[in-house]
This record gives sequence, C-alpha cells and structure tokens, in this order.
Amino acid sequence: MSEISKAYEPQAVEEKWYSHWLETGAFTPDPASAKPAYSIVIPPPNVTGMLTLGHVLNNSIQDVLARRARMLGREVLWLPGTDHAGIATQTVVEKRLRKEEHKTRRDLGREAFLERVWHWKEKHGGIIIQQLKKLGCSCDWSRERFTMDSEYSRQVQKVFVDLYKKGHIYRGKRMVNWCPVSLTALSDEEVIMKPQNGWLYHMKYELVERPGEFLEIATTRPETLMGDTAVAVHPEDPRYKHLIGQHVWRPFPRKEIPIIGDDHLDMAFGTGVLKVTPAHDKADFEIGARHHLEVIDIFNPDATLNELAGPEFAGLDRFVARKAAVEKLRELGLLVKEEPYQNNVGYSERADVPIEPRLSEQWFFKYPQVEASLQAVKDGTIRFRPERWATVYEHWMTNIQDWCISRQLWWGHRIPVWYRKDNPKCIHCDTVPPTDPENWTQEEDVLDTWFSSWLWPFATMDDPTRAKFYPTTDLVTGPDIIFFWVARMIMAGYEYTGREPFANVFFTGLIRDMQGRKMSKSLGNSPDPLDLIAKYGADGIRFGLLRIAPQGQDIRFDEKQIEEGRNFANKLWNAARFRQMHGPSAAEVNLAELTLSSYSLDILAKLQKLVATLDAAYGEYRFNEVAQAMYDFFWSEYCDNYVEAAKSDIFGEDPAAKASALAVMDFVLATFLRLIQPFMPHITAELWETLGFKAPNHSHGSELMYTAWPEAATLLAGVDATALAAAQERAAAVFESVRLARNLRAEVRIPSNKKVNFFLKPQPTWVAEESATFARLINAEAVTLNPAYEPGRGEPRVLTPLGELYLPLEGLVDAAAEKDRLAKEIAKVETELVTVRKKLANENFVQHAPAAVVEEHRRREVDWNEKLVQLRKMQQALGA
RNA sequence: GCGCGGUUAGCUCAGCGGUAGAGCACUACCUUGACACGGUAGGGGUCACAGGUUCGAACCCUGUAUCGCGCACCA
Repeated sequence: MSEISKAYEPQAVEEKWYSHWLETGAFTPDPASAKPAYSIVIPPPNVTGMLTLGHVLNNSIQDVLARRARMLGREVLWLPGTDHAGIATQTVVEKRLRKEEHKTRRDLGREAFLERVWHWKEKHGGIIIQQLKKLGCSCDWSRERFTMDSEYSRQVQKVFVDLYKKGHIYRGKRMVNWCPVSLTALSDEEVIMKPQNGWLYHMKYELVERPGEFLEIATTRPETLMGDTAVAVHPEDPRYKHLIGQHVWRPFPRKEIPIIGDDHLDMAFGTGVLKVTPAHDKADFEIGARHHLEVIDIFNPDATLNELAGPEFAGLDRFVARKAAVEKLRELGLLVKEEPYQNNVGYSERADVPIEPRLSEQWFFKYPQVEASLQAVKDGTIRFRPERWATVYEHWMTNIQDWCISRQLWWGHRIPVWYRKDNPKCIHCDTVPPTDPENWTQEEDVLDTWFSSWLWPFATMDDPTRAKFYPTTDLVTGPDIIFFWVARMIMAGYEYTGREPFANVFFTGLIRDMQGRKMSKSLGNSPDPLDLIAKYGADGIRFGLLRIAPQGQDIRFDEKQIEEGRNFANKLWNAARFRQMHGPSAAEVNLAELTLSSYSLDILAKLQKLVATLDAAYGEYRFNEVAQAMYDFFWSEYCDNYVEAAKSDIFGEDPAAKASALAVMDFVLATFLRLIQPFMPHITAELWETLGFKAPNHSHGSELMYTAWPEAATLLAGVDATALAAAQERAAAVFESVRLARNLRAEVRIPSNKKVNFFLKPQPTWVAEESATFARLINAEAVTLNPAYEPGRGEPRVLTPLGELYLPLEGLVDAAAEKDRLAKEIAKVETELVTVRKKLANENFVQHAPAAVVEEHRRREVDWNEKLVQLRKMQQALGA
C-alpha cells in the first residue's frame, strides 16, 4: 500500500488508468457473450473537429451510461468514430493549399487533391479521438469507424443504388440553396435564417402602354432586377388589376416585361407590386413556372454578376452590384425612396454568408419509411427524453420535404452514377462502374455527409456485432441535429434493418457562456476542454459538468462549476487518505458480524437510500440528480457527520468499536466508489486499488470497473431493521444538538478552537451512551450530565433534542443578552406553532388532507409545543 | 405569425401539490492529529406579474410581461 498524497493530483492517475484499460482491452465487448447487450453509438464528431464543452458533456453522459451498464452485468459496446465532414474538411485542405502552394484544388485535379485530403486526415484527423481518450471515454476503439472507410463507403453506395432503383432518388433541375463560398448546393437544414438590417428600395418602372405613367415596386434586392422577367400584382387588387396583360419597361437592360396577376401576392405589403426574378428567388421561380416566364440567371456561381446583367455589372460582387444598381436607378430618376427594413435572410451554416437561391441540376431524395418513423416515436418504440422533442420531430416529419443530397465537392462519397457519353440521358447507377468505362462519364458530385451518417447505427457494425448489439439502446445527442441526424437515422433503420436504430434518445442541453450566448469559435468564448482537464482533471470536469446539466436544459458555463468537481475529487481522495491512516482496509466487509454504533447504522441506512435514489434518477436519465445525490451523501452525510462522529471510536479506547467503525468506513467507501465510478472512473479506480478492495463475482480481475452495481434491497443484508430505524432517530438528535450547541458557542463568541465545559440536563434515556461523541463534536472539554443541574444567573443555555444545555462562562455572563437570545428563540417557536395550529384548526384541512399529512402536522404541533413549554421554563429560570 | 422552453437567494441552478434548497459569493470564528481544493456557525428569497382550481400552489389551469430557441415563400 502506498502513501497517499495530501492533495489529489489527477494527471498521472488518469494517464495510468486509461492506458491500463486500453492495454487490457477493457472496453472491447464480446459479441458471443451470453450477457444481455447494451450498446450506444457515438454521434460521430467531424474529423476536422476539436473537442468542445458540448462534446465533453455529451460524451461524459455516454460514458456514464456505458460504465454503469457494465456494472449492471451487460455486455457493453460503445462504438466510436468520426465523419468526413465534406465541406469543412475540403475547406481546411483548400485553404492550406492556397496558403502554402498558392494553388486551388482544380490546379491539382480531383485525384491528386483527394490524396492531399486523405494525407491531411491521417495526420490531423485523429485529434478529437485523442481528446476523447483524455476524457476517459470507454469506447471500443478496436471498432472505431470513419464514414469514408471502404466498407462504410460501400454501404453508402449500396443504399444510394437501392433507393435510386426504388424510385426514391431522382435528378432534377430545381431551385436549391446555393453557397457562393463553398460553391455547392445545400439542404434546407443547412440554411440558417438570420434577421438583417437592410433597406427596402422603392423604384418605379414605366408602363409601356401608358408612357409617362409608372408602377412603383418595393424590393430588398435591386441587384437582381436585371433578371426580372415580369412584374406581378394581385388579380383582385383594385389599384392594379386593370393593368394585367400590359407591360412595363425593365430599366436595365432595357426590355419590355409583362404585368401578370398572381394570388401569391400580399396586397398589403410594400406597394403591392412585385418584381419577378425567377432565377433568383424561390417564390418568384414558382410564379415564373405558373406563368411560363423566361428564367434569366444573371449570377456566376460565386455570386458575382455575369454578362447577362449588362457589361457595367458583369464581374461585380452581389453586394457591390446592389449599390451600383441603386445608384443607376437614382441617376435614371427611377428611385422613389429607401427605407430601413429588417428581414430574414438565409445564411450558409458552414460559410456564414447569405445563400443564393439558384436553379441547378441536383440529386433529390424522397424519404422512405416516414409513417413508420413517425409511429415509432408516437407509440414509444423510440423514446425521446425530454419528451417535448417528440413534438418538434413530429412537426418536421409531417412537413417533410425532399432532400437535396448532391454536393459540388470532391471530398465525400462520389455518386455512383455514370452518364453515357453519346447519350447523357442514359444512366448507369450501380455499385460497380460500367464494364466499358471509356463510353461513360461518372457523376462529378458527391453525397451530403449526412447521407452517410444516417446509416451510422448499423453500417458501423459487422454481422456478428450487429446480431448482438443492434438495435442500440441509447443515443445521446443535441437537439440541434434532430432533423439532420436523428430523424434520418430512424428512417434508415426502418428501411434497411426493419428495426428502430435505438430505443432511447437523450437530448442534452446546449452549453452557453455566462452571457447566455452560444459557444463559438468566432466569439472566442469557448474554453478549451483540454486546458480544463489539465487544470481540474478529467474526473473533475466530468462531475462538474454533469452536476449542472439538468434534463435538456441549456447550461450557462462557469468554470467555478468545474472547480467544484475538482474539489469533490479531492474530498474523496482525502476521505480515503484518512481511512488509510488507520491501517489496512478489509477487502470485503460482512456487516452481520459487526456490532454497529448508532452512527454506523445511520450512515448505512443513508447509503442504502442513496442507492435507491440513484436507481430512480438513472431510470429517468436525470444525471444532475445522480451527481447531486452522490455529492450530498458523501460530503455532508459521510464526511461531515459520520467520519467526525466515528472519530470518538477511532481515537477511543475500545478496540472492537474502533475496528467496527473502520470496517463500516471500508464498506461505505467501497460501495460509494462503485456508485461514483461511472462519473469519476480514474480516481475511483486508483482508490479502489490503493485501499485494496476486492470485486465480488469478478470475471476479469479485482478492478473496480468489473464490480457489480450495488443493490439497494440486499445492501444491508443481516442488519436489523428496527435497530436501523432507532439509530437514525438517535443520530439525527445528536447531530441537531451538535448544531445548536455550536451555534450557542458562536453566539457567545467562543472561538472554534477553545475547549469549554458544558452541562446537560439529559432528556432521552440513552444520552449517556452518546455523550462522549457529543462532547467531541462540539469541542467540549467535558459535557457533564446532571438532571438536577442548577444554572447560574444569566448562564447561556439552549434547548436541544438531548436536553437543556448550559454553558457556564466565568465572569462573562451577560444576563440581558441571554434573555434576548431566548426570547428570540421563543418567538420563532411561537410563530411555527401558530402556523401549524391554524392549519389543524381548519376543518377542511383535517377532512380533506391525506391522513398521513394531518398526522404529520399533529406531531409537529406536539413537538413545537413541548419545546415552547420548556423554553419558557428556561426563561423563567433565567430570572425574569 | 405559430410552436417550445426559461423567469426561485448577489451569481449559476435544483425543486414541480403538503414546514423554500445546493454550490459559489458574503459575514464571523477556526491552520483542532483526512482535506484551506478545508471546518464551524450565520445573513440573504412577497419563488416575474395578475387571475383561477384546491383544505393547501414555487409546483396545476388561464392570461400578461420578459428573455431564449425552433418553424414559417411576405417581396
């Protein structure tokens, strides 16, 4: 047994145990095991990613679930991995290429560029995995997957081909969300609406049929007017309906365009006249389709204007062009006014620039299994926690739109489609290329990254693994990817396995900064978890974060909370250290063989209650409640109360009593280490080993992680139940008396370290048995029991559950002050008594309230009353 | 506009039908033979507001205010 250091130093302990677990394959399950399965797949972080606090919270929860499941006797698979993050990764590598070699990806060509990306991935892509290991995650790293692994890619292709053949995937020219920076289409989910402070420009177009008359139009995007192919009004609008069928002059490039009637319009908005630009607005495109309007695309892919906008605009960026167009309108005398205006603009999630609605040829996907997936969540086959997210899911699923799955990128799963060179309408869609490749061209586009990760729960598993571990048990993720990922996985699960992919989905909250803002790289308000781990230890950050993470509620992050986690680890460490100072621990304790003190029985009862509380909280995925219950038990009940009380036995004369107290400490510590192991795996493993505890029924060794989860029902087998109840009452009386006595000391200003004499008129029959412990806890020189004690005049006194307690103070008596103190105490009791009597006097209360509640109030009344009578006697004795 | 969530001690948050809680911060005392990443005692809250249901409401219902987040083709 080694000497334990005074303060816990996590660094070495955490490294030691994690590498030990890796070496012994502690996290690798056996698919052939007879034990029931528990499985969880990691939400794959981006391969480019760095660990954030969100990941820490999310993965700590998964680790808690996995580690506890092992203790509950399950064969546990926690399957880790990363996704290839198409846009993000390609962008990173392109940037480097530009910076270091002044080249673009096109300079290299597709093959060479992809080689670079792979090279980059091999070199830098594993960072987040290493970070998860620092956190202590018990993932089965032997099964680590990447969405671009060849086997995984094969499955993605297979699924594409299958869905294409089933008619769920089609190609079409449609309006999509175009990111002018990443130069690719995006899905609707990747567009974020943001309020913009802009301008509403009022301009006027001259009527062709009525020269000198104008139609006033309001627009936020004057730079697109060169692509206008009509002007629309509401067919019922009395101001304009007579003009339908006539024309206006588009000012530049100057051209006649028709005035059309369309009931899509809101007459009340702006001037009630809409410029229609089918190529650059989704709604306009639909109007255009209804009226067979010409579509003029005046933008280049990077959102600069092209020749169709006219030579003076060609090459300008869209926002520069906006100013130029306004200027030109002004010069032509066509600008009526500009007014400040706030509207919502769609931004590209990744590049954070406004997207352009753009007409292009893309691959679309009509979701399968929508009904089954809706039903699964509705009937509880899949349970969302907190349940309210089911509403959000249902809403999205019932308004589901086809998914644009093609991306104009190189990094990703290339769409397994080939076009015949002599007839591009002729398509070959298969997992294998055509046999005569010289006659075909492969589709250039790749698939949306989410089109691969939606297969994650089963595509990551080989057949034996899937047979044992699919469907998975729990999924832990953020509600922000409920559409991106969760909903799509459910549909994929039903389509390809006929089963739901998981039984439970636990949605964590988002971690925000102290101002309530979302953590982001650009704000720089996201602390690096690795710094926090270095400072507070992985166990500290895990515990600290879980303790403040209520069900699905957003969390305001404060480093103080992590500090608390570290402090708790230190408390645990020192409690073990205290035990170790008094000799070796028992590997296993048989409670039935011990004579137990009241305090021992009391702490054991509380330990049993703790296990029950934890089981209930785990049952509802209330991790913060689990953490809080463990914290309160250990710090307040065990350290503050039990250990301090047990010191009278440990430092006492009776060797049997001392041995019993130490054995109870061993029992409580061993049980508690098991309970908190899922939250703080490293420090607990270390202490378990240092103290020399053994794992009952272990199959892998005596390590803590292989022990069984304690059972509340059988925990105290062999301990007399009536003795437990009596002891708890006794302990509660002593602890309450201790508090009152200490308060008395403080009020009469006796320093904490000064020993003084107390006199007690004992009340319960058993007081003598506990007086030594009582004396130690209140730092008394002695507590003299004397039923006939006659206090001196004005002597400080307090009524405790153990009896009247007196504190004779030579030469320091202040009768007036003492009278005041007692009067205050009496007033307090009187208030309580009035409250409880008022309730009991209420007929309705006595009649309607449950009997137990009424009983409780009656008891309260008796207690307060007894107290009051006694306090009054003490007051009289004070010499009123 | 619709939907969801929050509003409890100075701060961060629990509690969700029967005597208002924790941590931090604050005040006082204490380096007492596990721990100053500590101990002891204490101060501090008309539980956003207004109605209602109930014997009883921080908790349930209905509104209001306010903050946040989703969803929504108003140029």
